[in-house]
Amino acid sequence: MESVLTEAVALLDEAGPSALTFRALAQRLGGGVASIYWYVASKDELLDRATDHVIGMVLADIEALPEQDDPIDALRAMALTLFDAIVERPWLGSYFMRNTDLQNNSLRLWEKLGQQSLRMNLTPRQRFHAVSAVTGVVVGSAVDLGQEPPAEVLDGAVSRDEFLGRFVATWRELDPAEFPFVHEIADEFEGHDDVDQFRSALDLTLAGLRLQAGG
Amino acid sequence: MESVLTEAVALLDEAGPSALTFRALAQRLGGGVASIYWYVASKDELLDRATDHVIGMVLADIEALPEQDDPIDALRAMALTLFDAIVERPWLGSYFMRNTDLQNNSLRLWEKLGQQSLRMNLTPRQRFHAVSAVTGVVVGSAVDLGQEPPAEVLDGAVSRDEFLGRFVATWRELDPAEFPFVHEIADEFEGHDDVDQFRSALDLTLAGLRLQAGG
DNA sequence: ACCTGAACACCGTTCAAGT
DNA sequence: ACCTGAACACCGTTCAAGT
Repeated sequence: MESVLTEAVALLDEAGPSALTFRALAQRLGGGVASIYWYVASKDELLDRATDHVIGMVLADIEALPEQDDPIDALRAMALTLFDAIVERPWLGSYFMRNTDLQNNSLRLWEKLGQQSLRMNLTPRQRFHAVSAVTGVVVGSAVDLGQEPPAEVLDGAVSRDEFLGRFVATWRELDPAEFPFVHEIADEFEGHDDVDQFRSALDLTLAGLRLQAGG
Repeated sequence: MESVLTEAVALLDEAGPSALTFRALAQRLGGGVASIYWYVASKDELLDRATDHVIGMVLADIEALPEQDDPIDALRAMALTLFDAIVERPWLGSYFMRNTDLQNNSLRLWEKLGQQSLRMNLTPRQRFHAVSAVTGVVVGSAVDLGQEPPAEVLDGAVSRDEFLGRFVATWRELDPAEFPFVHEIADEFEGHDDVDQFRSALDLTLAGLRLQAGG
């Protein structure tokens, strides 16, 4: 079982979700395709268990984080730890928290976030919504990353900057009167950093949360 | 072409992304599978064009929105309009803004959001991040909806409340000392409203944004 | 310019059978 | 308890050929 999950994660890491097939996995394990069904009832379950397997490591990182006086600072540190893991493994974003029955570590991670909300002056409903908002920011930012980049970028035939540059190039050809915003941020988009973008979105949510909790 | 997209949307609406196959689509159009490739180069392109097709209607709704004095109120109204559309068509969330080259209307919608940021006292980078944050909240909340619910729920054999109730039931069996947050929000989760949840997340982000823009 | 049938190379999943 | 080969019912995509 353990080796099924580690090999599944290895395949996901090496070539993304489309590379994780039962046939490819069976080959790596040196067995037949049907064997995998002894450990796992379906591909969805395989994906959930593989995801939870690595979320277990993220959870350990989060539990190793230094204690924070301020619960909002603690939430920020936890969310950043999670997002860092997703940057390294973009496929995580698509499956995280999909099924808390199978994803025990995801549930525990959610609980850890929630415990910070318990330290704040909020109603139960506000706490529920606050934690949903934080995980929403993570998932929302992660979806961008999860988009499998074209093969040329993975090959290294085309750099990420070049890839972004192509988009910006078509944007710059748009009528500036009709697309003032697109022109305004074209420079920013070129060579933008995903972590920066995430941190900004997170900070906006956390600022709102601090306000709601009364400073 | 037009009918290819409307039938594709119809299939997605009726039974979700897994129901949209070239074979099913060809049958509805009364033709052969290969014909579709005259209009569209791949399934990804079909998905992008189908998505953009309905985003066109959302864009029209957004353009029909009353003018707002406050750009943040305008952002809220636009985001809610978009989210409402995603609630009706959960599959939208997975494909929205995936490829702005093919999704012309998505780009225009992004521009509309961005134009509100131009009315605020922000740097270009802050504007870029603000609009990313808002679409991130939408996408992050939409991913929950996009999860195809089990067939029993779609059939109506099991109500949504019952479905949520099962989750909560397993949660309540967890050790309250180890999972205080899960217990705290169990009641809230039961019968929670997705739109409420989204609106809360959006309001936190917008409150942070208002703070950043200096009131 | 538009459509087709038939094939190709894959998928996830099942099942009777083995050890 | 664990694994297997072989089949089933699908996929997206291609291509030579038709109108």
